[in-house]
Amino acid sequence: MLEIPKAYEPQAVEAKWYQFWLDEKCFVANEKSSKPAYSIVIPPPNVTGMLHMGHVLNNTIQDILSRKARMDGKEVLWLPGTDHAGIATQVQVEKALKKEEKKTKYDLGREEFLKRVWAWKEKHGGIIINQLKKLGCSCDWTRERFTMDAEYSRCVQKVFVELYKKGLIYRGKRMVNWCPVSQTALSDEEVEMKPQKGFMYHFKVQVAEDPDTWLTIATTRPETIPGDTAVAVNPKDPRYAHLIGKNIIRPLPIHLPHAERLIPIIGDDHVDFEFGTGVLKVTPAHDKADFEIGARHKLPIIDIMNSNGTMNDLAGESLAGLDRFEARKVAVERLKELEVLVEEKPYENNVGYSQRADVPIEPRLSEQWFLKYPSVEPSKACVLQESDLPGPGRTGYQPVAVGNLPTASSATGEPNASEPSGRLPDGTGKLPVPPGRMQFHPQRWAKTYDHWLTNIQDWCISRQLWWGHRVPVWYRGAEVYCGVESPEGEGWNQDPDVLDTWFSSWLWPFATMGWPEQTDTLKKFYPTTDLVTGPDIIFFWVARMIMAGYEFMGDLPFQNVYFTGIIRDKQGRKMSKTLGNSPDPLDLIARFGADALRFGTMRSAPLGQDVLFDEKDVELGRNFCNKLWNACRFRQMQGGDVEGEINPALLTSDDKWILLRLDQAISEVTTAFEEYKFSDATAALYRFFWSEFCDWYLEASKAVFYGEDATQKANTLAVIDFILSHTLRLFHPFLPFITEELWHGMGFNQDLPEEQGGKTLMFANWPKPFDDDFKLHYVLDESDERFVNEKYELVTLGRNLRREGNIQSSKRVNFVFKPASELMPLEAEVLRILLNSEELCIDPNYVPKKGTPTALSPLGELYLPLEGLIDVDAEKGRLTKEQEKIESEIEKVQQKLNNPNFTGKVPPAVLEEHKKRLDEWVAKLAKVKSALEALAA
RNA sequence: GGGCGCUUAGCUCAGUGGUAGAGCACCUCGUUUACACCGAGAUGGCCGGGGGUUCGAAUCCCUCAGCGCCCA
Repeated sequence: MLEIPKAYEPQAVEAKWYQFWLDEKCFVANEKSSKPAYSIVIPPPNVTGMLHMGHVLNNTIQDILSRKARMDGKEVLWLPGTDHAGIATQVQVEKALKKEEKKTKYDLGREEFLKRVWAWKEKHGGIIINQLKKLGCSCDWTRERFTMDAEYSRCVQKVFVELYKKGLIYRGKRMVNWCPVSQTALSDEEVEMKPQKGFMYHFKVQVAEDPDTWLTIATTRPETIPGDTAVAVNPKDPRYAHLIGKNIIRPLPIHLPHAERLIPIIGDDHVDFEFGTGVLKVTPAHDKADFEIGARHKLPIIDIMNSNGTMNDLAGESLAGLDRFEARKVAVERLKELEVLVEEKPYENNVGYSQRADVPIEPRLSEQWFLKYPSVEPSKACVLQESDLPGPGRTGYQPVAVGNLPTASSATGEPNASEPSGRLPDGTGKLPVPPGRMQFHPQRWAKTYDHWLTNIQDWCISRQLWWGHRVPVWYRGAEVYCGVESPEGEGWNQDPDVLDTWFSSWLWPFATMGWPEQTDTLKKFYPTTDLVTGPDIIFFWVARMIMAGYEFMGDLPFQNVYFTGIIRDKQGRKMSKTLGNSPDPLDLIARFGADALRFGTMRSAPLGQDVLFDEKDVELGRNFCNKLWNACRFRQMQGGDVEGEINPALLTSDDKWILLRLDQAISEVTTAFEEYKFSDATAALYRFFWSEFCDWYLEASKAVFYGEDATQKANTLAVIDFILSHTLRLFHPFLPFITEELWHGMGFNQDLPEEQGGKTLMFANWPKPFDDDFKLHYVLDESDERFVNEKYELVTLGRNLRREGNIQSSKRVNFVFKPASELMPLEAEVLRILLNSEELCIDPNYVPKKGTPTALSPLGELYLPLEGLIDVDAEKGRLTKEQEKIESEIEKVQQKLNNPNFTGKVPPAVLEEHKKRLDEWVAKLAKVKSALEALAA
């Protein structure tokens, strides 16, 4: 670090170190390692996707966990990859095809079209991977997987065949969610309910057997009237019960023979008296509930729609060929012409939308493949619920107290022989998740998960797409063959459908590790340790992975699931392309640096809360990096080599104070990691480094550096080097690039073993809180901490005097200090420098002139003599204000202490604390009073 | 309709029974030899409303209101 630029410039530094880590194979996991395993599988982004802020949040957390685990001495596998995103990718390629060649996929044919998709994947598939590298992600790229890789595809087929043979996969004609745009079935999870403004239409129908009786029916979908095959009423409904068994004349289509328009009035308990008019039109082909009613009453089914959402001939000539929404308008017109439309009122209801195409789905009867979920019970039981967790009066598993855990033997790379790898106390102090159980963070998602599993429905796994894993089933006449290999013999036709993308990604944690072979990787790294994902895919992915884990591996796929929040803009809106409120992370990295983006994001992302993203957060991250940079620059400018040895005899009170603050920061950050509270960790580090180390300690250290004592200087340098080398470690998971640069630049790597920080900070040991021996050796105790706190408080009071006296901070002044007890010369110099006082006169017998601004502290009294500028009234006002505040505090404490209920019931420690507080305030009051008296004299 | 979460300084949020906190913004002062991507200081809060438990409540309980998400 010969020439240090004044401001940190991240671009070149980041590129350099990422390449270094790759060249040195730092991210590559060794499945044969004897170190305890730590593993994460990436939630695979869409292969054709682009990095967005959600990815940044998610992957930064994974990288932080991975890097921390490496520093804890674990063998880390962060396994990356992408998924083939069936619909999304197919739609993208179709669009491009249309735009560039004015062709549809049918023009090309299935085989040729798939060639185009693969070509598209080759062209665009690497983009997001490169973007993750820019972010600093320490994935093992040698193990990158894609859900359409040949080996992965075999896993998918194998799983299908197994489940088919178990009878869990079946084919059936069912009511499914049909997307008329994508022209495929969707699973229930892919349907999003949205409130929709429309109309409730009331129309009347005539009872055929009783022409004077008309029934009024309420519907939001009059275009489906031609598909009605009954009207239903509740048999307990006195208004209509007597009509059950008669028929009504269906008004549409108009031009049908009378006989074909008659449909029965049926009684069904499920009809709600209250809803609409209490008369329900039943359209078994186009409504899930109606389909069930139809099934109960063996009603005919009239499908009046085409797969693309237009009406077919059965809808009648006035509707045929029209789009379903156009048909709705026309149907209303017809009803008006027939003079049967009674009412048309605005109405809002929830309509299911296709998550992909953002159009209302159409309930549609079609032949699809379904999966009856396997291993539901163990999957339910394995996730820790609130009631399983330790807490007052709880009887669940008892955690091992943090202090009782084995000390960090594994941090030195020593495997903990008595425990299965990565499962139990691992030296980080993390509360162990009991074997065979899994914990969600935040906990509350466990309930959502449980609720979904309790009400689980079969999964529609077939999709009418071309891009994806083809259903491994062949037909020949009435014969059906299901197998991984195509069947022998002639005349077989494979099922044209492909499988839901999630049917491949639910195998991700083990299919990426070489399953079904029992590979070393699988043995070493399965089950994985942590999964980091969004709660929006808890059903799509997390729950299904757990079931697949049990079914195919006989064990859960991960021990902890961390659910991130959702990234929103600063107004709280979801980020979306249409709103244009989604910043491009690559642009942010270019402008502020990847470290800045990571730090800013983590700082504003508390566990379990959505993140309101503001570019200011990234700016703050950049400023922080700059601060770190400049603190190191300050150290360099004091000269000298890296100082290893700290001499306890030469430690100043400030040295001891900052060491204790570091100890505190290490504890806080380590605890925050255990609780997955990354924003707490960044807050603690920010406070420690900026407010404590830079603002106080470094400024105080200038008293030493401006002095002449070379031995003392060397010792202070040693303390700074100790603090910085620890700080860089603590920051490394959050700020991998700048910390690595400074680690080498400062020479902290020099005396370390190659594999423990010598080569790269990535493998340096994670700092541990100081033990008693350490504290004893350096004589670190409360007395110095308290003294320094009082010293700094005195400085703040002194700076206050300057402000209140309207003295510009550049103007030289001379403070006078009247110490309560003897003060060492160095302490006086520290006071002088922190007060920015030209000279500091230490005088135990000082008698201030009347009206001299005074700051009162347990350490003594500080005066700011202002020749000729004394404003007695101003000083009086200031002291009076202070007196009032002190008196109100005294009253508050005294009130408590005078209450026998308080003194009688409160714990002794609290009582002591209150008494002490009272004493302190009383002492202060006395000083203020005497100062006021001196003023009056 | 059911479930979950949120409501604390102008903004974004910490704070699980014992003296209300941080960052940002705003205001004042300042280019002092690490940093203006900076430093020093100041202002700012009946902790959503009401009730209860307690010696003591932002914190626990009940209730009401508003906002958000998920599921029907």
